[in-house]
Amino acid sequence: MADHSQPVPKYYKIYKGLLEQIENGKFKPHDRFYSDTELVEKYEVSRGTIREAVKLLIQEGYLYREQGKGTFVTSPTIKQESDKLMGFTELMRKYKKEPSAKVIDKQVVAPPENIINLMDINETDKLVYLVRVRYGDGQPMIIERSYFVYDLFKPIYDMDLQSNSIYELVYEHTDIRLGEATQYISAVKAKQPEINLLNVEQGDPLLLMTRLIHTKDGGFFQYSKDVYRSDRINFTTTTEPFEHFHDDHGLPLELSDNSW
Amino acid sequence: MADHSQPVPKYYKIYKGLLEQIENGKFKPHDRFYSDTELVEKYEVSRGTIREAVKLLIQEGYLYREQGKGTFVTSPTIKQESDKLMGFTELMRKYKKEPSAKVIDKQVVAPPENIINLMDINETDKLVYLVRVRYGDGQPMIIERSYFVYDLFKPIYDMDLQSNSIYELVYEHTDIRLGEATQYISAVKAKQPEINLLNVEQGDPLLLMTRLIHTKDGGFFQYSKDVYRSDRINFTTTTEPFEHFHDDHGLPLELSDNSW
DNA sequence: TTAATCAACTTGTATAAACAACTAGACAAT
DNA sequence: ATTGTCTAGTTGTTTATACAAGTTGATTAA
Repeated sequence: MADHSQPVPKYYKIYKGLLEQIENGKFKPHDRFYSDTELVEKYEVSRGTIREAVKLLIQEGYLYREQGKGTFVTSPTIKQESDKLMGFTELMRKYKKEPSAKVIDKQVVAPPENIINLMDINETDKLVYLVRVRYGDGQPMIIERSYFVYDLFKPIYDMDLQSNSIYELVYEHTDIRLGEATQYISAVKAKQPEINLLNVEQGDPLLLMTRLIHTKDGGFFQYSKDVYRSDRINFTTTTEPFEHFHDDHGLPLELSDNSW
Repeated sequence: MADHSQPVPKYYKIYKGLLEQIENGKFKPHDRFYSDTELVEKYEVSRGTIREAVKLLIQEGYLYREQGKGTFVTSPTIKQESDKLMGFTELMRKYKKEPSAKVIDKQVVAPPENIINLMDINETDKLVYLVRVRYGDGQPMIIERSYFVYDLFKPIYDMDLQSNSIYELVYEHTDIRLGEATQYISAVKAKQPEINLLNVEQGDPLLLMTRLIHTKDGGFFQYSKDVYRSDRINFTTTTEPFEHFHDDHGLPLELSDNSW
């Protein structure tokens, strides 16, 4: 892999510095934050750079601005991970549990019928079929049953998939960059092999998450069916139903029939 | 209410103009988009203004940039509704089923212990307890068990809650504007009263969605536990896992351990 | 042919300056 | 007491300029 290291821009350093202050609890919920001018003087940069840094904090839900009034700190209860489903390691870290994994099955296979359609590949293309159980502090949490596009998975096929995140390996050892993931969540009854692998009772309710993961250039990377112990892991999402970027520039305001 | 109309900024007009071109199918998936310079000349504004407009299109998933290369149009199949869970009416519309609802219970109650903590209200405050079953083409889909803050719900208390969306009613008949919703998804076994109301078998797996809905000013509006027939409704989300604003600035790269 | 270099493009970051829009408080006039 | 006005401070938008960093293709040198 090439160098890839870029100089860290100023606005990003400033963002990190301000973020640390916020996360250390320096501000109470609706406290006044620094004004642009104050930050310009403190960091000795131009206002544009300051606004770039503050914009990041706003996008991540730490701050909000009110014209004429100032910049303020959000209520800390509502924020963070505002749109993405939490990842496994992230989840484990949050609850201070040690993540690990165990490979149950790994082989190169021909694509099953349903996946040919889903992933828009040829019958002659090869896939990697990988089954892993993921643990938090030794307790089984998730069974991952995945199909990867062989050509993309090849470089890491023989690496240590027990202790490493697949995505970490992909990022470090290939040029592949992952893109969007489409996810479906439903509920299923536990049966074999989940009963043994997850150590649950027959018929216990489990969460089934079906995922289709793309590469950044729009191709396919992975199709996966993951079964979660719903007594140990829930999904969390936060959404902002009526608050798109520019609702108040005189446009129709699409929002009325939202009913979740 | 005062005038409140702001002059529409240039970058917003430009954004609208470009968006229209994209949505009209002027570009194929990975087509080259206009360069900053081209747009500067076309619209006769500064580059900063152009970048502001293009940034909006990027944030909404229509475009992506690659340093040194150019700006490109995203694949149209993956985008839109990228982050929010689909609402019931939206869902029904999508599958061309007729949405309806039936009120099972409606009363003014004192706040239960657990909700006092969750919603940060006083013991003396009143809540509205509302239970509804929601149908698609006459088939039961969801049981909604909700607590609303009485003061906010009051204006629509006696209205027709069978055929209308609560949120629609709130939007039309009050000044309340809703804000963020935090949602937890887990799986449960069907028991009474779900068996009767949703017409399922004992022990069938159901999706349980717990929601806490805020008003735009940060107060609380609703706490709700919704049970979904998982054979009829799944949740769908789309996320962009590795594409935070600034992933490649040499930092620890928070993304690595993403493992969904 | 192959490799290295260069030139012309692209996007990314940063500066300095100015004005518009809005808010809150002080003050004066009614 | 209420109203209006002014002022200082805030965020919002826009301009013009400059250079850094990365890509691409053409040209040149080996």
